[in-house]
Amino acid sequence: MGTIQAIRGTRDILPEEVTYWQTVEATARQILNDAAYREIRTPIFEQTELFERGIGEATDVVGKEMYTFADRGDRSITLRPEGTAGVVRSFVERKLFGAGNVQRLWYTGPMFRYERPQAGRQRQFHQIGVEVLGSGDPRADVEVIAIATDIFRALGLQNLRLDLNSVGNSEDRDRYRRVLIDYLTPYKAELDADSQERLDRNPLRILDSKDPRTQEIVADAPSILEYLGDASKAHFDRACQLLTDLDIPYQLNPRLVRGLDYYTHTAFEIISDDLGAQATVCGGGRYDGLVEQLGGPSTPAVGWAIGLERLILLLQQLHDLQTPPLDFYVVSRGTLAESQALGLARGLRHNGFSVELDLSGSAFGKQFKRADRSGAVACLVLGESEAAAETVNLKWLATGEQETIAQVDLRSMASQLRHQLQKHRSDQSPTVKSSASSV
RNA sequence: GCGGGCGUAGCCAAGUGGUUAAGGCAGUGGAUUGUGGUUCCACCAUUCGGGGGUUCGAAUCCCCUCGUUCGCCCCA
Repeated sequence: MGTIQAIRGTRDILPEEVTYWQTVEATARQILNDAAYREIRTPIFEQTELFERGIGEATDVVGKEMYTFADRGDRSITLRPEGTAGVVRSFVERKLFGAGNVQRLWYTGPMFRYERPQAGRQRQFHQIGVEVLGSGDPRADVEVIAIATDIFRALGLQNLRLDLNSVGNSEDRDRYRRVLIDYLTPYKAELDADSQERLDRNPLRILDSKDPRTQEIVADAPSILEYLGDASKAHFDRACQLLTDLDIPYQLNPRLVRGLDYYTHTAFEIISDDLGAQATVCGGGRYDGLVEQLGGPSTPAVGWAIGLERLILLLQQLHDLQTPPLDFYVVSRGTLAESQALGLARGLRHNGFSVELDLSGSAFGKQFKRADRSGAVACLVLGESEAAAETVNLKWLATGEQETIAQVDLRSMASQLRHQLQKHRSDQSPTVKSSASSV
């Protein structure tokens, strides 16, 4: 094939779909603003070492999924596979930690992981995420979860569930790890191959294996929640209580393990059953050690990321969003009329109307056909006789009524036109869908 | 990285070895030389993702390759 195509695992978001993205972005921005989160924009590539140290050398993301290359100065560069490491790097480098200050940040943008594409998974994908840095209070965990659920609710998504777990601190995990190895070792021969490999290296991961026999074995395994230290347990219990107080339903999932090393204490996922195998739309948790790990002061933190492609997949199942309706379609014929039409369209736009100008130069019949399909409420007609008389014909497309207006009067009629448009729009057939903002 | 399905026009598609590659939607032109949504007519793939092979003959069979899709691993 001679034509150049988009790189595997990437795709174009075409105008029709962009409406969904804009809806999501506007909704999230509003909710985050109202909660005093401020946007941060960090580079989409960083030193490879940032991710190696931040996410963990042993993770799959670092081990086999990073887009890493040497730049012309022979520095090792990596396209960010997630957002938290860059935000924390910025927090440390730019010293955003004031004494006792809590930073509430959010970000959005593309992320890159070299994986085999499948439903809800691409090599370039987009996330929107939040990070609260500087608070170890369980209220921060719950605030962040509440914001995520508010975003989903504002978008009208309902069939979602919140899975919650605590992975404790490193002592808790070490203790539990030993218990788990003791429990699993007698079953070793029965575990799936991957899980056998992981028994020594990363036994917690075995908990969420999809292998049926492994699942049976794991079902009776001791729960990490029973091996949390007093402080970890108090933190988690408080977080659960606060969620209950806010009427945010959740289910404890002691087998929920997250794949990035930095997580501590609260871990959660928001999951949809309408997405196929890649069902997590939002994942996050606490990461109390990461800031220090990356050279900053010891700073507790909690955050999440929403996968926008997955979210939009769900939205598309729910709503039929269409581009905002057009006010006027301008039809013209003849040199003088065409130049007047260009100016008229511009003048109307300056008055706040949306106006599409027909550029085809084809016969009026064809231009009207296009006017019809454009979804415009009204049509402005400028032929040679109108041009000579400096008038314009205003035609209401639903009824076919036409009136002649002097071009000079068009501007002063703006508020009158607005009312008429409103009226005709409500008369129009119900094929005109609500605009994005009404979701 | 591993395993299965698929790949005919902008979109949905019929065709499963015999040659002009159905049909529908969209698009373009016309009936209607300045007035749309209906209708009617015409046009719209030297070619079946790409390359190679088998054959007198390939969209149809074989190989390679690219893409896509569903799953595994893992994650958003």
